Amino acid sequence: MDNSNTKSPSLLGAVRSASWSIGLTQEELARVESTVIERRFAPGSLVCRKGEPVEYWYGVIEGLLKLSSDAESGKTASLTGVPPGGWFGEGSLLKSEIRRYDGVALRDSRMALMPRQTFLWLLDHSISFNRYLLTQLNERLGQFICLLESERLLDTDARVARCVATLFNPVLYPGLSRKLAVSQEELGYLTGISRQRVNRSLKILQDAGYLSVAYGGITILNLDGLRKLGS
DNA sequence: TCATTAAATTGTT
DNA sequence: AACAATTTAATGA
Repeated sequence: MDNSNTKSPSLLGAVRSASWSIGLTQEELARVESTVIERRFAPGSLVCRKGEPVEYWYGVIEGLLKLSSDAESGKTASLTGVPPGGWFGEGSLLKSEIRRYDGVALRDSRMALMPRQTFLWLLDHSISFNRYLLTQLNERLGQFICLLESERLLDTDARVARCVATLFNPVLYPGLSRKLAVSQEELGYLTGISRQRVNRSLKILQDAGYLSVAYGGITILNLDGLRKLGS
């Protein structure tokens, strides 16, 4: 039905199809391809840890991540989910500071890791890469502003809507079809809402025509509508 | 290809 | 959190 027929993308395939690599020269692309590595992560394991030095720029080849920040009080704030095709960590790399959030694999995930050195080299050599980063940073900023609002002001259904809408962000996660294989339990982890409540919200959103729920995944029918629920 | 079984996910309380 | 119902995936004839 969904992308189960899709063969597992290779590391280099993921790099070449990434939107930031399209404008690179052969030389630049070659440098990226010779330094990027792949790593697997089991469900629940930490891809990157808050407080540690930032050594890589991360891309999701396959799987699903949650970026979250655990306060010392024990409260955990989920920042965003990252589906396949998403790259993150550029903010911390640019500022050369320690990482400010955890990256947790919600299921078996394959990650592409671009060394910091390569990332900075691209920054110095490729105009199109810089342009990509601008749009990426801008888009993410908009997401976080919406996130702040939704955490405080919106009801649970709208928070679920926002979470789903961010997963389908065409700028940050291009090439994603309107279908995404994400279980209701995983959405619960992403939103910090119980699976039961997510189930209820999804049904409401489905009845309202924004999306359709199916076994093991959802299909977006009205992305703009979902966004507006959160604004 | 089809039937059976196990595992994952959903729907409900 | 627990439970039943449903869907998928795996297995073997």
